[in-house]
Amino acid sequence: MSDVDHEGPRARRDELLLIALDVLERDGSEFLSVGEIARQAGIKTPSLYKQFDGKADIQARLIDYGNNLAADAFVAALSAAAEDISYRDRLTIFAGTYRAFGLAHPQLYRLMLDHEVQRPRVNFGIEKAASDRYADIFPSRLIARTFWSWAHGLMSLELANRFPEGGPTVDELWAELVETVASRS
Amino acid sequence: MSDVDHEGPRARRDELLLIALDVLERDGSEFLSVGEIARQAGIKTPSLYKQFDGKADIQARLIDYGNNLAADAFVAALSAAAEDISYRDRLTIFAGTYRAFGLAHPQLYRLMLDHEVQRPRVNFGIEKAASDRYADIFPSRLIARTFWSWAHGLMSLELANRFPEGGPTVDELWAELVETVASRS
DNA sequence: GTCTATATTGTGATAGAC
DNA sequence: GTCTATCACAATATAGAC
Repeated sequence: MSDVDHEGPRARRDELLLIALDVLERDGSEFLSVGEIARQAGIKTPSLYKQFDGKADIQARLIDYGNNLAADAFVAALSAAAEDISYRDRLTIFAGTYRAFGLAHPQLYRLMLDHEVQRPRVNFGIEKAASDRYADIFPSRLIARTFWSWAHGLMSLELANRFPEGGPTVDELWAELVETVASRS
Repeated sequence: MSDVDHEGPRARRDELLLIALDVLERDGSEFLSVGEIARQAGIKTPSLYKQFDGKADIQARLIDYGNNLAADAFVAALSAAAEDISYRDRLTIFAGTYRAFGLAHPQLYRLMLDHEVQRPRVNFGIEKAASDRYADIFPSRLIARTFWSWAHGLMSLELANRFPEGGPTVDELWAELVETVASRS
């Protein structure tokens, strides 16, 4: 599903994309450059232009990859659970998966969500999982988007180290999200 | 309070800072450059280095300015209201002020909130208003941070145009935030 | 407070040989 | 798929004159 790790004519491009992801996570999207990706791959800069259309193309493919990765994680986590778990437990799993993804790939998460989107556009990845697939988990779009907004706020503030010492832990803040949404009529 | 528009030895620096803010809002933080600020100010790049320590200094002062601006907006909005308004009305005012600030200065808002923070550090501006000044508005830090996380999530998703057509409007999502927090025990 | 001049480094990108 | 060579340009920053 992630379009990477498949054999085929795109094998080299996928390798390079994973190297680009390493660079992104190490340096941050601000310092992601074609030259640094090439350096890390052990090749020269111009060689990358045979596999990608340029920097914007690399960024777009990283975002696509991240969206696929997140979507896979949601599917895997939910299908690993028992069929008859409660709504609250589903939300707990969903929230935990969301947070785990962000913590595992902080720079990719930022790249995916900070990037402004032009509509109309196909919904994808996190947005799709949290918004369009509301029928699977959430009773309404209002609740789906409420959940997503809140989760995204928690995630980005946590990644930016914005919660001061003292007061509730970040765990408690995520639990509050699940509790509140679960107990909403 | 905003440390700008005061007479004194910093007048020129404040002028240049406001020009930098224009450039930020026009081009986005990704393309904020010392050269472009100078160009817009009608001076040469090196002249800026007499007023600022470099690009990082300019960014830091923009963030400070934005925090002051937001804090002023919260104070003004709340003190303009009657003393005896309800908790819910206070939350409505607070949320409206938060959103209005983000919509009025989208790039500044992003610069202020996306930037990772190293602790320990003095709390300031939005963080202070939404977190440390909880005693003024919020009954607990848990609720203050809940409000802030949720508001920030709504704000950044709205600024990134992340809510697809169909489903609840953004107005309704903000109203849901106020309602939920107001009716929490 | 502004200028000219300069240094240094980096960027994204293309052409064409192997 | 990788290379060398090259381009065009922009970036941050400093020194020192006016």
